Amino acid sequence: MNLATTAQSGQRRTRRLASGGAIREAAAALFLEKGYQATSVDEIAAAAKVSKQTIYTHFAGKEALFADLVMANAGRVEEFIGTIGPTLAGAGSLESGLRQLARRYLGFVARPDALRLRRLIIGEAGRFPDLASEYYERVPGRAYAALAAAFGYLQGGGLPRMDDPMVAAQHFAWLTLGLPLDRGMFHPIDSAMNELDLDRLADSAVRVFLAAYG
Amino acid sequence: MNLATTAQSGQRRTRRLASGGAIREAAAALFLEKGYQATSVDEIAAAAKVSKQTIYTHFAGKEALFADLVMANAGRVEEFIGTIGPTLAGAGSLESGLRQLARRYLGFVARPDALRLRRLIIGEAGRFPDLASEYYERVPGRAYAALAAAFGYLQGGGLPRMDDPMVAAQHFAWLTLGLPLDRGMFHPIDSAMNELDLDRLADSAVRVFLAAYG
Amino acid sequence: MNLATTAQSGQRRTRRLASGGAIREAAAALFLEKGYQATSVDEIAAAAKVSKQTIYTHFAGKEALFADLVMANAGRVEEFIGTIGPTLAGAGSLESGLRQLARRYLGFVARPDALRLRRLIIGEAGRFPDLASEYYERVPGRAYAALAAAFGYLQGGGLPRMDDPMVAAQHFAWLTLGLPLDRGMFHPIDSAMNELDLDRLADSAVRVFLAAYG
Amino acid sequence: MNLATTAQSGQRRTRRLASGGAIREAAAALFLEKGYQATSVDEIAAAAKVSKQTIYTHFAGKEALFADLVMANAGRVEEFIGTIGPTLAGAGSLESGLRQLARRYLGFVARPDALRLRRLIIGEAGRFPDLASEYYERVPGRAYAALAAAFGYLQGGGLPRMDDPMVAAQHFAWLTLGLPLDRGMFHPIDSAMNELDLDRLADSAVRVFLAAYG
DNA sequence: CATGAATGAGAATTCATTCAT
DNA sequence: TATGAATGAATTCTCATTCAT
Repeated sequence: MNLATTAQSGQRRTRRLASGGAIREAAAALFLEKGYQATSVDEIAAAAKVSKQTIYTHFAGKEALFADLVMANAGRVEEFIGTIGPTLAGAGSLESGLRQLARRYLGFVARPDALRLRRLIIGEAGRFPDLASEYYERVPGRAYAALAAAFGYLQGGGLPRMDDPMVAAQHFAWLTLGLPLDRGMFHPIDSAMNELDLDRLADSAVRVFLAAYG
Repeated sequence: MNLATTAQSGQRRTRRLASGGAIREAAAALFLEKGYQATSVDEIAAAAKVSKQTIYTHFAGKEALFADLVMANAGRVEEFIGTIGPTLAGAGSLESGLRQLARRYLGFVARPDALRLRRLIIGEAGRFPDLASEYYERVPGRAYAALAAAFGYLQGGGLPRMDDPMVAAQHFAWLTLGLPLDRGMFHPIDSAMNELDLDRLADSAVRVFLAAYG
Repeated sequence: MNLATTAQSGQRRTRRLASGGAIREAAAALFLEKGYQATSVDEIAAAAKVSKQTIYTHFAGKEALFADLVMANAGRVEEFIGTIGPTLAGAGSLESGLRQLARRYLGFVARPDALRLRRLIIGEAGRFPDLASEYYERVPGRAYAALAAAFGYLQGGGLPRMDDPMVAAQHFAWLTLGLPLDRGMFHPIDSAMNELDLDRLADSAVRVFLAAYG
Repeated sequence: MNLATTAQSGQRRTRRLASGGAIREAAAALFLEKGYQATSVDEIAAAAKVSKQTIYTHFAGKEALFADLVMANAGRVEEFIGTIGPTLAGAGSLESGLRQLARRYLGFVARPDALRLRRLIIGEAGRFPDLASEYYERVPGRAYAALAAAFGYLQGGGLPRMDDPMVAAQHFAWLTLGLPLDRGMFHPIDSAMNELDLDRLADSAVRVFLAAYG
């Protein structure tokens, strides 16, 4: 919370400057590639082609740089959330809508960079507990809530009444994401993930979901 | 793979020595509490009440100490796997058997130490990719396989024929574990987990699973 | 000498500007509070509410700022020197005149800010040897000389002939100031000084001085 | 055991034991020469011919090194205190005893290294207030107390009854030390001090002291 | 005249590891 | 086997100062 706030104000203050962006990009790339602790401020400065001190004029420190990366990426969940309604509304059938939705969800969550970021945050959750839980609320938490809202909306129009749409949303999420997320956390090399057939995962998740809830 | 092998042989070599055990315990406690990088060999030596060099006599280095912790804990999955068959066989009904099974699964996976270890391995997966994937195969992978075997066995005796028992096992696993595992990764402070009602999680997971597969 | 000259010309050049004064005040307050090395130009800029570069427009650098503080305070010795003659002349007796003088001397030298400045100059004497010796000549040196002149003047009118009025002046000075100056140098927290009873110090110094010289 | 081995082990052993002392000596020399802040740990390591980390195994840090220097030198005041009684007792007359005492006092306090240490402590009193006041109590404070005790002892045997021997001791101290201490604080280059004739200072201090108290 | 951005050198401290005993 | 001493490289971060605007 603290760090997140710090990072955001720093972000706003300097967003216009080229070097601020270069630092952010360099830091993001290195953190995602090598991890937080294994990345030194010197490396970030070298990659961003600025001096070390310039980093410290733009950001409060290495921690703020990390918080900045996390919070900047947290915003991207909107890209997925925004498509939930249209995807379901625009599909020919409930089943096909859910399938598309599951596929998009997988596409958002199982992206190599998203998995790397997830590993990064989990790995540093001990050091940045507030940042980690804020990220949880902002990203997976918001996605569950948006799904639950959509499911609530669909009741009567295809989906039966649900006691707790949030539970249904989480079941949908985990039927869909469980395997790639689980594997992804333990397989830092992307090729290991590419072997997964995301379409089949989406299909079987929707089949089970509809069999239970449909 | 490499590290795991190294660690195991080191373990065997010195298993009988008291100081080896003290080092192992101290390292495990510190790694789980503070993380791998944040724990120094000095701290481990101090906690184990041995000199630093003694650590290097027993273990190849800090990495070996970490691999030792991971692999030692990997073995504990057998405790859960071994109860799958008896739990299902000894229950009055399929539903009650699955419910007990889900509860045990949750109890094994959502233990504070298990969550900590999981965060630890995920966070260091970039540094120890082989160790992380070996852990994945040995722990979650073996659990899925054991569940799939049990489900295959049950076909005809309660469960219908399944195209792919492994997929069913994973669905069962993720319906059950999804939420606490997801939350647990981002909430390093245990109290955040204690609020979850594991019994209700097990119940609703089994309800969905049986509605879909039963 | 060098620095002092630099500072003075810089002072004259910008005396009319408001920001120059704000910078000077901020620097003085911070130097006296935290010391020379522990005060950063950034802090001075922040306290003066100007940009760092503005400081460099007004002053040659941090050293000049320090020299400016020292030399500006050196001038304040005139406040004391100017009262020596009137104090002695206006008193009812030699003894009461010397007592008032001693009291004023203490009041001037044992002021918290004067002690702080003294510590500051002594602490940086290795870095600014010329500044320190110039300060010595301008402040304690001038005070001794003015006292010696006054004592010479008094010969025959209460004080007997003295071989060396300068030695008498220094004896008077150190009988009076010795203890608070010595303690003050080693006790940066003012409260430690407040316990001293300056009136009693003045009384006993004058008693000894007159017993020896009167 | 042959001679070569013995020599080698002896050499190593002394080298190891010496490192603590070498660090201490190097730090003392550099602190006294350049000041606390201007001396880097790197320089100390280089001067002591040890690695930087070795310093940190022997001392908690730069501050501890400074405190060590101060406290080690504080002990040297005993050399002076121990001679007070013998000096006064062994002299032919009170006047000659006090003159020798004043000369010794000056010799102890106005030593170049003692003046440097004094400047050092005063300059860092803001950063190390406790160290500075402890030094004050242990060194000047103990000297005053010892002088007061000696003066109290002399009452009736040359010195008349004194209301407060401590005040007399401080007067004696400051009549003697005032000038060189004052000048010494502002003149870091020793040559400036050498011009002072310590014998004449002692003589005139004792003359005034005896005229007032004798 | 004033500013925000940028710099390069250098600060103290910690690290995993090895050596001689 | 176990140890205390020692190491060299790397860490984050701060500093006084200057430049382009």
